[in-house]
Amino acid sequence: MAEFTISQVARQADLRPSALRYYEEIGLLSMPKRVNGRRRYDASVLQRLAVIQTAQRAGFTLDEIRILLNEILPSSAPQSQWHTLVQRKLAELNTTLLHIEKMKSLLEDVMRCEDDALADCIFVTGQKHLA
Amino acid sequence: MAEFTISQVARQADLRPSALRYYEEIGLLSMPKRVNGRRRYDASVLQRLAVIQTAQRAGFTLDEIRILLNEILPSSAPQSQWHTLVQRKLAELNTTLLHIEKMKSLLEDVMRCEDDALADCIFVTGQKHLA
DNA sequence: ATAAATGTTCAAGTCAACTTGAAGTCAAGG
DNA sequence: CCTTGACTTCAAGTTGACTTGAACATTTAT
Repeated sequence: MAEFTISQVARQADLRPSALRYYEEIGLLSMPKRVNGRRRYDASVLQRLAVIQTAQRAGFTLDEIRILLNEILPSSAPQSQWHTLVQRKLAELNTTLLHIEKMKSLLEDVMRCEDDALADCIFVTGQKHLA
Repeated sequence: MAEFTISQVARQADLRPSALRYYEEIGLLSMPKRVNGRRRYDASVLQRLAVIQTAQRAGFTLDEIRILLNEILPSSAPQSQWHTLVQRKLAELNTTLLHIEKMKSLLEDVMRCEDDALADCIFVTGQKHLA
């Protein structure tokens, strides 16, 4: 039912129109229909953009997202193909999680340092996180 | 005691020599001493590089890392300055954690889809993760 | 002693993910 | 009618994080 112009979609997804054109250009969004040469989107694009943004913030490149969305949904590959791909990305996400946790505890420890003994405290904290 | 050439450090940190020169150029590493014009590092640089890499994998830019390392260690700022900075980054890390968890559960759900009902399953999964 | 390996600087190139600018189209409002 | 504003394409520019290449010096292995 509801259809949107490029700037309406951009506003709802918190992107610039140029980003949407770019996504289309690299095959991340399919070409929407045109009305007088102008792009006209239907609501489903917002869902796709939401997935794209979550994936992106989780550290996926647009290329990876494109492959996942285009490989999985049309299921062109023979089952195991995308299965392997997703497994690999899950493993990467877990590695990233570890790095983030490590960095978090490092920063949390640094926060506990008193201002006067800062240099020493930092040093100890650094050592601790290397071990 | 132990001193290393640029390529020895690079190898131990799993970086290229050019990356070390670049880090020096942007002020992320301080200039090491030179022997016959060649950089000679001592072991402490490995610790610093380890922190840099963890931070980087946790989503920090080199600029942010430089500020943290140069703002905190010499403690040039008046206490609260870096305190605020670190707090802000901790908040960002938590946000990123949420995105990663979200993406993980999305991918895990997709993995559970049967190959035959794939399209339907993806659709349902997508809906679920939007709500 | 000479050739290969490693080092140096400096400028320019690369890739991702967009943005910006130029030049043009088109419907709507004053 | 004609200007404003939102749209179009296409090419070129931007930022981050490096890498690569040229031109040259020094060090190490044969």
